[in-house]
Amino acid sequence: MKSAKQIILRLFQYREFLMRAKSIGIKNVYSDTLAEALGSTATQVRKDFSLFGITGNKRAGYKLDDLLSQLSELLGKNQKQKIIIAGAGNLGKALMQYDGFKKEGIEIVALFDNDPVKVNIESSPPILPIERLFEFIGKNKINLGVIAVPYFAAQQMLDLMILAGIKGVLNFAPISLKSPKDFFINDINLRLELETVAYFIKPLKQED
Amino acid sequence: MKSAKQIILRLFQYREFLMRAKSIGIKNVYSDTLAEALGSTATQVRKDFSLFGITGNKRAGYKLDDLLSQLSELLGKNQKQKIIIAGAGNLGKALMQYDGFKKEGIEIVALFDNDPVKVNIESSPPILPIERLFEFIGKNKINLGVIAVPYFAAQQMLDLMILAGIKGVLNFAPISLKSPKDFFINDINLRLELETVAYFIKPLKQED
DNA sequence: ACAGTAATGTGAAATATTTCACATTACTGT
DNA sequence: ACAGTAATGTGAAATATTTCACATTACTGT
Repeated sequence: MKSAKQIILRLFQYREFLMRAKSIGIKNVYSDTLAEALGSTATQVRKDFSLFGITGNKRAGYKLDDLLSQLSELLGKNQKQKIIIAGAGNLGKALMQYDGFKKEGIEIVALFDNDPVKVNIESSPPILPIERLFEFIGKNKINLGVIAVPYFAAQQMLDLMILAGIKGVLNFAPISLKSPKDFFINDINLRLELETVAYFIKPLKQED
Repeated sequence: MKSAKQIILRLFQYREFLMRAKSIGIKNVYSDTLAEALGSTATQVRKDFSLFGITGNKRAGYKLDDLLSQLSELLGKNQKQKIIIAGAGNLGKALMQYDGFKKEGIEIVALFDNDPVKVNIESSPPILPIERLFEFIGKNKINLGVIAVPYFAAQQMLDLMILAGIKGVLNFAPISLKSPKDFFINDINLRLELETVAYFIKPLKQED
Protein backbone atom coordinates (compact mmCIF):
# COMPACT_ATOMS: atom_id res chain seq x y z
CA MET A 1 0.00 0.00 0.00
CA LYS A 2 1.25 3.41 -0.87
CA SER A 3 -1.06 5.31 1.45
CA ALA A 4 -2.10 7.11 -1.65
CA LYS A 5 -2.32 10.81 -1.71
CA GLN A 6 -5.80 10.68 -3.10
CA ILE A 7 -7.33 8.80 -0.22
CA ILE A 8 -5.68 11.06 2.29
CA LEU A 9 -7.07 14.03 0.44
CA ARG A 10 -10.54 12.58 0.64
CA LEU A 11 -10.16 11.94 4.34
CA PHE A 12 -9.34 15.60 4.77
CA GLN A 13 -12.38 16.51 2.76
CA TYR A 14 -14.55 14.32 4.93
CA ARG A 15 -13.18 16.02 7.97
CA GLU A 16 -13.72 19.42 6.52
CA PHE A 17 -17.32 18.67 5.72
CA LEU A 18 -17.90 17.17 9.14
CA MET A 19 -16.54 20.18 10.93
CA ARG A 20 -18.85 22.37 8.96
CA ALA A 21 -21.77 20.05 9.62
CA LYS A 22 -20.95 20.06 13.30
CA SER A 23 -20.96 23.81 13.42
CA ILE A 24 -24.56 23.86 12.25
CA GLY A 25 -25.62 21.32 14.82
CA ILE A 26 -25.68 18.05 12.92
CA LYS A 27 -25.09 15.00 15.11
CA ASN A 28 -25.26 12.05 12.73
CA VAL A 29 -24.13 11.36 9.21
CA TYR A 30 -24.32 8.47 6.78
CA SER A 31 -21.87 7.42 4.14
CA ASP A 32 -24.51 8.75 1.79
CA THR A 33 -24.34 12.19 3.33
CA LEU A 34 -20.61 12.36 2.87
CA ALA A 35 -20.76 10.96 -0.63
CA GLU A 36 -23.24 13.54 -1.71
CA ALA A 37 -21.27 16.32 -0.10
CA LEU A 38 -18.10 15.47 -2.00
CA GLY A 39 -19.66 14.24 -5.20
CA SER A 40 -18.52 10.70 -4.55
CA THR A 41 -20.32 7.45 -3.75
CA ALA A 42 -21.37 5.92 -0.46
CA THR A 43 -19.35 2.79 -1.20
CA GLN A 44 -16.26 4.83 -1.84
CA VAL A 45 -16.68 6.56 1.49
CA ARG A 46 -17.11 3.35 3.41
CA LYS A 47 -14.22 1.73 1.59
CA ASP A 48 -11.97 4.61 2.48
CA PHE A 49 -12.97 4.29 6.10
CA SER A 50 -12.60 0.54 6.00
CA LEU A 51 -9.04 0.89 4.71
CA PHE A 52 -8.09 2.94 7.71
CA GLY A 53 -10.12 1.02 10.25
CA ILE A 54 -12.62 3.75 10.81
CA THR A 55 -15.93 2.30 11.89
CA GLY A 56 -19.45 3.48 12.34
CA ASN A 57 -22.71 2.07 13.41
CA LYS A 58 -24.29 -0.73 11.46
CA ARG A 59 -27.70 0.74 11.21
CA ALA A 60 -27.38 4.28 12.38
CA GLY A 61 -24.54 5.58 10.31
CA TYR A 62 -21.82 7.54 12.01
CA LYS A 63 -21.91 9.70 15.10
CA LEU A 64 -20.42 12.92 13.92
CA ASP A 65 -18.20 13.41 16.94
CA ASP A 66 -16.88 9.86 16.84
CA LEU A 67 -16.14 10.08 13.18
CA LEU A 68 -14.41 13.39 13.56
CA SER A 69 -12.21 12.14 16.32
CA GLN A 70 -11.33 9.00 14.39
CA LEU A 71 -10.39 11.09 11.41
CA SER A 72 -8.41 13.53 13.45
CA GLU A 73 -6.60 10.69 15.15
CA LEU A 74 -5.46 9.65 11.73
CA LEU A 75 -4.87 12.98 10.15
CA GLY A 76 -3.18 14.58 13.01
CA LYS A 77 -5.17 16.14 15.76
CA ASN A 78 -5.44 19.56 14.24
CA GLN A 79 -2.34 20.56 16.08
CA LYS A 80 -1.12 24.02 15.21
CA GLN A 81 1.09 23.76 12.19
CA LYS A 82 3.49 26.62 11.78
CA ILE A 83 4.35 27.44 8.22
CA ILE A 84 6.33 30.04 6.34
CA ILE A 85 5.77 31.44 2.89
CA ALA A 86 8.60 32.27 0.53
CA GLY A 87 7.57 35.08 -1.74
CA ALA A 88 5.41 38.02 -0.73
CA GLY A 89 3.94 38.76 -4.12
CA ASN A 90 0.25 38.68 -4.81
CA LEU A 91 -0.06 35.01 -4.24
CA GLY A 92 1.95 35.05 -1.04
CA LYS A 93 -0.13 37.87 0.28
CA ALA A 94 -3.37 36.25 -0.73
CA LEU A 95 -2.37 33.19 1.25
CA MET A 96 -1.26 35.36 4.13
CA GLN A 97 -4.71 36.83 4.40
CA TYR A 98 -6.64 33.74 3.52
CA ASP A 99 -9.09 33.13 6.35
CA GLY A 100 -9.35 29.44 5.68
CA PHE A 101 -6.01 28.76 7.26
CA LYS A 102 -6.30 30.68 10.43
CA LYS A 103 -9.11 28.79 11.98
CA GLU A 104 -7.81 25.34 11.15
CA GLY A 105 -4.58 25.07 13.00
CA ILE A 106 -2.43 26.37 10.20
CA GLU A 107 -0.50 29.38 11.30
CA ILE A 108 1.54 31.39 8.88
CA VAL A 109 4.33 32.69 11.05
CA ALA A 110 6.30 34.65 8.48
CA LEU A 111 6.72 35.55 4.83
CA PHE A 112 10.04 36.10 3.15
CA ASP A 113 10.96 38.24 0.19
CA ASN A 114 14.14 39.60 -1.28
CA ASP A 115 12.54 42.86 -2.33
CA PRO A 116 13.36 45.40 0.39
CA VAL A 117 10.21 47.42 -0.28
CA LYS A 118 8.07 44.40 0.50
CA VAL A 119 9.81 43.69 3.77
CA ASN A 120 7.71 44.72 6.72
CA ILE A 121 8.68 43.58 10.16
CA GLU A 122 5.63 45.17 11.73
CA SER A 123 2.97 43.36 9.76
CA SER A 124 1.32 40.28 11.06
CA PRO A 125 2.70 37.92 10.02
CA PRO A 126 5.94 39.79 9.38
CA ILE A 127 7.52 39.94 5.95
CA LEU A 128 11.22 39.35 6.41
CA PRO A 129 14.22 39.49 4.11
CA ILE A 130 15.31 36.19 2.58
CA GLU A 131 18.60 36.37 4.47
CA ARG A 132 16.78 35.61 7.66
CA LEU A 133 14.97 32.56 6.34
CA PHE A 134 17.56 29.98 7.23
CA GLU A 135 17.98 31.13 10.76
CA PHE A 136 14.24 31.61 11.25
CA ILE A 137 13.41 28.08 10.22
CA GLY A 138 15.97 26.62 12.55
CA LYS A 139 15.09 28.74 15.51
CA ASN A 140 11.33 28.25 15.21
CA LYS A 141 11.47 24.63 14.18
CA ILE A 142 9.35 25.18 11.09
CA ASN A 143 8.93 22.14 8.92
CA LEU A 144 6.38 23.23 6.39
CA GLY A 145 6.85 25.85 3.71
CA VAL A 146 5.09 27.40 0.76
CA ILE A 147 6.95 28.35 -2.38
CA ALA A 148 5.34 31.36 -4.00
CA VAL A 149 8.37 32.81 -5.74
CA PRO A 150 8.92 33.11 -9.50
CA TYR A 151 9.79 29.84 -11.17
CA PHE A 152 13.40 30.72 -11.84
CA ALA A 153 13.99 31.24 -8.14
CA ALA A 154 12.06 28.23 -6.95
CA GLN A 155 14.69 25.51 -7.00
CA GLN A 156 17.18 27.67 -5.18
CA MET A 157 14.58 28.53 -2.59
CA LEU A 158 13.69 24.89 -2.11
CA ASP A 159 17.33 23.93 -1.65
CA LEU A 160 17.67 26.58 0.99
CA MET A 161 14.55 25.42 2.79
CA ILE A 162 15.65 21.81 2.75
CA LEU A 163 19.02 22.78 4.10
CA ALA A 164 17.35 24.72 6.87
CA GLY A 165 15.27 21.76 7.93
CA ILE A 166 11.93 22.08 6.18
CA LYS A 167 10.29 18.70 5.57
CA GLY A 168 7.69 19.45 2.94
CA VAL A 169 6.41 22.26 0.76
CA LEU A 170 3.41 23.39 -1.15
CA ASN A 171 4.85 24.63 -4.42
CA PHE A 172 3.16 27.15 -6.68
CA ALA A 173 6.09 27.56 -9.03
CA PRO A 174 5.30 25.93 -12.35
CA ILE A 175 8.28 23.62 -12.52
CA SER A 176 9.10 20.23 -11.18
CA LEU A 177 11.52 20.71 -8.33
CA LYS A 178 14.31 18.32 -7.46
CA SER A 179 14.45 17.07 -3.90
CA PRO A 180 15.53 14.11 -1.80
CA LYS A 181 13.21 11.13 -1.95
CA ASP A 182 11.91 11.51 1.58
CA PHE A 183 10.99 15.12 1.03
CA PHE A 184 7.37 15.85 0.24
CA ILE A 185 6.32 18.31 -2.41
CA ASN A 186 2.79 19.15 -3.37
CA ASP A 187 2.72 20.99 -6.67
CA ILE A 188 -0.03 23.38 -7.65
CA ASN A 189 0.10 25.00 -11.04
CA LEU A 190 -2.76 27.42 -11.28
CA ARG A 191 -2.43 28.01 -14.97
CA LEU A 192 -2.49 24.32 -15.69
CA GLU A 193 -5.61 23.97 -13.62
CA LEU A 194 -7.28 26.66 -15.65
CA GLU A 195 -6.12 25.21 -18.91
CA THR A 196 -7.49 21.86 -17.90
CA VAL A 197 -10.92 23.39 -17.43
CA ALA A 198 -10.60 25.12 -20.78
CA TYR A 199 -9.76 21.80 -22.38
CA PHE A 200 -12.73 19.98 -20.94
CA ILE A 201 -15.32 22.56 -21.84
CA LYS A 202 -14.59 22.63 -25.49
CA PRO A 203 -16.53 20.30 -27.76
CA LEU A 204 -14.68 17.03 -27.50
CA LYS A 205 -13.97 14.90 -30.52
CA GLN A 206 -12.85 11.54 -29.25
CA GLU A 207 -14.96 11.19 -26.16
CA ASP A 208 -17.30 8.29 -25.65
CA MET B 1 -11.84 5.45 -22.12
CA LYS B 2 -12.64 8.34 -19.91
CA SER B 3 -10.00 10.66 -21.32
CA ALA B 4 -8.86 10.96 -17.78
CA LYS B 5 -8.15 14.27 -16.26
CA GLN B 6 -4.75 13.13 -15.11
CA ILE B 7 -3.40 12.38 -18.55
CA ILE B 8 -4.66 15.65 -19.90
CA LEU B 9 -2.94 17.42 -17.07
CA ARG B 10 0.29 15.71 -17.91
CA LEU B 11 -0.04 16.67 -21.55
CA PHE B 12 -0.36 20.27 -20.46
CA GLN B 13 2.73 19.86 -18.34
CA TYR B 14 4.65 18.46 -21.26
CA ARG B 15 3.59 21.41 -23.33
CA GLU B 16 4.55 23.85 -20.65
CA PHE B 17 7.99 22.36 -20.31
CA LEU B 18 8.46 22.29 -24.06
CA MET B 19 7.58 25.93 -24.43
CA ARG B 20 10.11 26.81 -21.83
CA ALA B 21 12.70 24.56 -23.45
CA LYS B 22 12.00 26.15 -26.79
CA SER B 23 12.52 29.61 -25.38
CA ILE B 24 16.06 28.67 -24.39
CA GLY B 25 16.83 27.28 -27.81
CA ILE B 26 16.38 23.54 -27.38
CA LYS B 27 15.43 21.74 -30.59
CA ASN B 28 15.16 18.09 -29.61
CA VAL B 29 13.83 16.21 -26.64
CA TYR B 30 13.55 12.58 -25.58
CA SER B 31 10.93 10.89 -23.52
CA ASP B 32 13.66 10.79 -20.91
CA THR B 33 14.00 14.54 -20.95
CA LEU B 34 10.32 15.03 -20.34
CA ALA B 35 10.19 12.33 -17.72
CA GLU B 36 12.96 13.91 -15.75
CA ALA B 37 11.44 17.34 -16.06
CA LEU B 38 8.14 16.23 -14.58
CA GLY B 39 9.42 13.63 -12.19
CA SER B 40 7.80 10.84 -14.16
CA THR B 41 9.15 7.97 -16.25
CA ALA B 42 10.08 7.76 -19.90
CA THR B 43 7.64 4.91 -20.42
CA GLN B 44 4.84 6.90 -18.93
CA VAL B 45 5.58 9.76 -21.28
CA ARG B 46 5.63 7.55 -24.34
CA LYS B 47 2.50 5.77 -23.25
CA ASP B 48 0.69 9.04 -22.83
CA PHE B 49 1.73 10.06 -26.31
CA SER B 50 0.84 6.68 -27.72
CA LEU B 51 -2.67 6.96 -26.27
CA PHE B 52 -3.24 10.14 -28.16
CA GLY B 53 -1.44 9.15 -31.32
CA ILE B 54 1.45 11.52 -30.83
CA THR B 55 4.55 10.18 -32.49
CA GLY B 56 8.22 10.97 -32.54
CA ASN B 57 11.28 9.66 -34.19
CA LYS B 58 12.42 6.12 -33.58
CA ARG B 59 16.00 6.89 -32.87
CA ALA B 60 16.19 10.62 -32.49
CA GLY B 61 13.48 11.35 -29.97
CA TYR B 62 11.12 14.19 -30.68
CA LYS B 63 11.58 17.35 -32.62
CA LEU B 64 10.51 20.00 -30.21
CA ASP B 65 8.45 21.97 -32.71
CA ASP B 66 6.67 18.89 -34.02
CA LEU B 67 5.88 17.71 -30.56
CA LEU B 68 4.62 21.09 -29.53
CA SER B 69 2.35 21.37 -32.50
CA GLN B 70 0.99 17.87 -31.97
CA LEU B 71 0.25 18.68 -28.36
CA SER B 72 -1.30 21.99 -29.21
CA GLU B 73 -3.45 20.34 -31.85
CA LEU B 74 -4.81 18.16 -29.09
CA LEU B 75 -4.99 20.64 -26.28
CA GLY B 76 -6.37 23.50 -28.19
CA LYS B 77 -4.10 25.72 -30.16
CA ASN B 78 -3.41 28.19 -27.41
CA GLN B 79 -6.30 30.23 -28.65
CA LYS B 80 -7.11 33.20 -26.47
CA GLN B 81 -9.39 32.02 -23.71
CA LYS B 82 -11.41 34.75 -22.12
CA ILE B 83 -12.26 34.19 -18.50
CA ILE B 84 -13.91 36.07 -15.70
CA ILE B 85 -13.26 35.87 -11.99
CA ALA B 86 -16.03 36.07 -9.44
CA GLY B 87 -14.71 37.57 -6.25
CA ALA B 88 -12.15 40.34 -6.05
CA GLY B 89 -10.69 39.45 -2.70
CA ASN B 90 -7.04 38.63 -2.22
CA LEU B 91 -7.20 35.48 -4.22
CA GLY B 92 -9.11 37.07 -7.05
CA LYS B 93 -6.63 39.89 -7.21
CA ALA B 94 -3.66 37.58 -7.02
CA LEU B 95 -5.02 35.73 -10.03
CA MET B 96 -5.73 39.00 -11.77
CA GLN B 97 -2.12 39.99 -11.51
CA TYR B 98 -0.64 36.57 -12.01
CA ASP B 99 1.78 36.82 -14.89
CA GLY B 100 1.56 33.20 -15.80
CA PHE B 101 -1.81 33.66 -17.42
CA LYS B 102 -1.17 36.64 -19.56
CA LYS B 103 1.38 35.14 -21.82
CA GLU B 104 -0.36 31.85 -22.39
CA GLY B 105 -3.56 32.78 -24.08
CA ILE B 106 -5.60 33.12 -20.94
CA GLU B 107 -7.09 36.54 -20.68
CA ILE B 108 -8.92 37.66 -17.60
CA VAL B 109 -11.44 40.08 -18.99
CA ALA B 110 -13.21 41.09 -15.79
CA LEU B 111 -13.61 40.51 -12.10
CA PHE B 112 -16.88 40.79 -10.25
CA ASP B 113 -17.56 41.66 -6.65
CA ASN B 114 -20.58 42.74 -4.67
CA ASP B 115 -18.58 45.04 -2.44
CA PRO B 116 -18.98 48.55 -3.89
CA VAL B 117 -15.62 49.68 -2.58
CA LYS B 118 -13.88 46.96 -4.56
CA VAL B 119 -15.60 47.88 -7.78
CA ASN B 120 -13.31 49.72 -10.12
CA ILE B 121 -14.35 50.19 -13.70
CA GLU B 122 -11.06 51.85 -14.57
CA SER B 123 -8.74 49.05 -13.58
CA SER B 124 -7.46 46.56 -16.06
CA PRO B 125 -9.16 44.20 -16.02
CA PRO B 126 -12.14 46.05 -14.58
CA ILE B 127 -13.79 45.03 -11.34
CA LEU B 128 -17.52 45.19 -11.90
CA PRO B 129 -20.54 44.80 -9.64
CA ILE B 130 -22.10 41.34 -9.52
CA GLU B 131 -25.27 42.70 -11.08
CA ARG B 132 -23.50 43.05 -14.37
CA LEU B 133 -22.13 39.51 -14.45
CA PHE B 134 -25.03 37.87 -16.22
CA GLU B 135 -25.19 40.41 -18.99
CA PHE B 136 -21.42 40.52 -19.36
CA ILE B 137 -21.08 36.79 -19.84
CA GLY B 138 -23.75 36.73 -22.50
CA LYS B 139 -22.51 39.73 -24.36
CA ASN B 140 -18.86 38.68 -24.39
CA LYS B 141 -19.51 34.98 -24.89
CA ILE B 142 -17.42 33.98 -21.91
CA ASN B 143 -17.47 30.29 -21.14
CA LEU B 144 -14.87 29.92 -18.47
CA GLY B 145 -15.06 31.28 -14.95
CA VAL B 146 -13.20 31.28 -11.68
CA ILE B 147 -15.02 31.12 -8.37
CA ALA B 148 -13.05 32.99 -5.73
CA VAL B 149 -15.92 34.03 -3.48
CA PRO B 150 -16.52 32.88 0.11
CA TYR B 151 -17.85 29.35 0.34
CA PHE B 152 -21.34 30.34 1.41
CA ALA B 153 -21.77 32.39 -1.75
CA ALA B 154 -20.20 29.87 -4.10
CA GLN B 155 -23.18 27.73 -5.05
CA GLN B 156 -25.31 30.75 -5.79
CA MET B 157 -22.54 32.22 -7.89
CA LEU B 158 -22.14 29.00 -9.80
CA ASP B 159 -25.85 28.80 -10.51
CA LEU B 160 -25.77 32.30 -11.86
CA MET B 161 -22.78 31.56 -14.05
CA ILE B 162 -24.34 28.41 -15.44
CA LEU B 163 -27.52 30.28 -16.19
CA ALA B 164 -25.53 32.93 -17.99
CA GLY B 165 -23.83 30.39 -20.20
CA ILE B 166 -20.52 29.55 -18.55
CA LYS B 167 -19.37 26.02 -19.40
CA GLY B 168 -16.75 25.28 -16.78
CA VAL B 169 -15.20 26.79 -13.69
CA LEU B 170 -12.13 26.66 -11.58
CA ASN B 171 -13.47 26.66 -8.05
CA PHE B 172 -11.53 27.82 -5.02
CA ALA B 173 -14.46 27.65 -2.62
CA PRO B 174 -13.96 24.73 -0.26
CA ILE B 175 -17.22 22.96 -0.95
CA SER B 176 -18.46 20.52 -3.51
CA LEU B 177 -20.71 22.44 -5.85
CA LYS B 178 -23.77 20.99 -7.53
CA SER B 179 -23.97 21.29 -11.28
CA PRO B 180 -25.38 19.59 -14.38
CA LYS B 181 -23.47 16.51 -15.49
CA ASP B 182 -22.02 18.10 -18.60
CA PHE B 183 -20.65 21.03 -16.68
CA PHE B 184 -17.00 20.88 -15.77
CA ILE B 185 -15.70 21.93 -12.37
CA ASN B 186 -12.12 21.83 -11.26
CA ASP B 187 -11.91 22.19 -7.50
CA ILE B 188 -8.91 23.60 -5.72
CA ASN B 189 -8.90 23.74 -1.98
CA LEU B 190 -5.76 25.46 -0.86
CA ARG B 191 -6.11 24.59 2.77
CA LEU B 192 -6.54 20.93 1.96
CA GLU B 193 -3.45 21.01 -0.18
CA LEU B 194 -1.50 22.43 2.72
CA GLU B 195 -2.94 19.96 5.17
CA THR B 196 -1.99 17.14 2.86
CA VAL B 197 1.61 18.25 2.95
CA ALA B 198 1.45 18.53 6.72
CA TYR B 199 0.14 14.99 6.89
CA PHE B 200 2.87 13.52 4.75
CA ILE B 201 5.75 15.14 6.53
CA LYS B 202 4.94 13.86 9.93
CA PRO B 203 6.49 10.58 11.04
CA LEU B 204 4.18 7.99 9.56
CA LYS B 205 3.12 4.99 11.53
CA GLN B 206 1.59 2.58 9.06
CA GLU B 207 3.67 3.21 6.02
CA ASP B 208 5.69 0.52 4.32
C1' DA C 1 27.51 0.53 -46.90
C1' DC C 2 26.50 -1.42 -42.85
C1' DA C 3 26.89 -2.92 -37.99
C1' DG C 4 25.83 -1.29 -33.64
C1' DT C 5 22.89 1.05 -30.75
C1' DA C 6 19.92 4.16 -28.53
C1' DA C 7 15.80 5.65 -29.03
C1' DT C 8 10.44 4.93 -29.84
C1' DG C 9 5.95 2.50 -29.62
C1' DT C 10 3.00 -0.71 -27.69
C1' DG C 11 0.84 -5.26 -26.34
C1' DA C 12 0.85 -7.69 -22.08
C1' DA C 13 1.52 -8.00 -17.12
C1' DA C 14 1.30 -5.91 -12.86
C1' DT C 15 -0.59 -2.89 -9.81
C1' DA C 16 -3.87 0.40 -7.97
C1' DT C 17 -8.42 2.06 -7.54
C1' DT C 18 -13.24 1.84 -7.83
C1' DT C 19 -17.45 -0.53 -7.94
C1' DC C 20 -20.37 -4.56 -7.10
C1' DA C 21 -22.73 -7.67 -4.36
C1' DC C 22 -24.11 -9.22 -0.32
C1' DA C 23 -23.62 -10.84 4.55
C1' DT C 24 -24.13 -8.70 8.81
C1' DT C 25 -26.20 -5.99 12.23
C1' DA C 26 -28.55 -2.61 15.09
C1' DC C 27 -32.31 0.32 15.02
C1' DT C 28 -37.28 1.25 14.35
C1' DG C 29 -42.02 0.43 14.68
C1' DT C 30 -45.69 -2.29 16.12
C1' DA D 1 -40.48 -9.40 21.58
C1' DC D 2 -39.58 -9.58 17.09
C1' DA D 3 -40.00 -8.84 12.05
C1' DG D 4 -38.61 -5.71 8.74
C1' DT D 5 -35.29 -2.79 7.05
C1' DA D 6 -31.85 0.53 6.25
C1' DA D 7 -27.57 1.08 7.24
C1' DT D 8 -22.38 -0.59 7.48
C1' DG D 9 -18.27 -3.33 6.21
C1' DT D 10 -15.70 -5.88 3.09
C1' DG D 11 -14.18 -9.73 -0.02
C1' DA D 12 -14.35 -10.22 -4.93
C1' DA D 13 -14.92 -8.43 -9.58
C1' DA D 14 -14.33 -4.85 -12.65
C1' DT D 15 -11.96 -1.13 -14.29
C1' DA D 16 -8.19 2.13 -14.73
C1' DT D 17 -3.44 3.18 -14.60
C1' DT D 18 1.29 2.20 -14.59
C1' DT D 19 5.14 -0.55 -15.55
C1' DC D 20 7.51 -4.25 -18.02
C1' DA D 21 9.50 -6.29 -21.86
C1' DC D 22 10.81 -6.25 -26.20
C1' DA D 23 10.21 -5.71 -31.30
C1' DT D 24 11.06 -2.11 -34.34
C1' DT D 25 13.58 1.45 -36.47
C1' DA D 26 16.42 5.36 -37.83
C1' DC D 27 20.51 7.53 -36.69
C1' DT D 28 25.55 7.47 -35.83
C1' DG D 29 30.16 6.28 -36.59
C1' DT D 30 33.53 4.01 -39.13
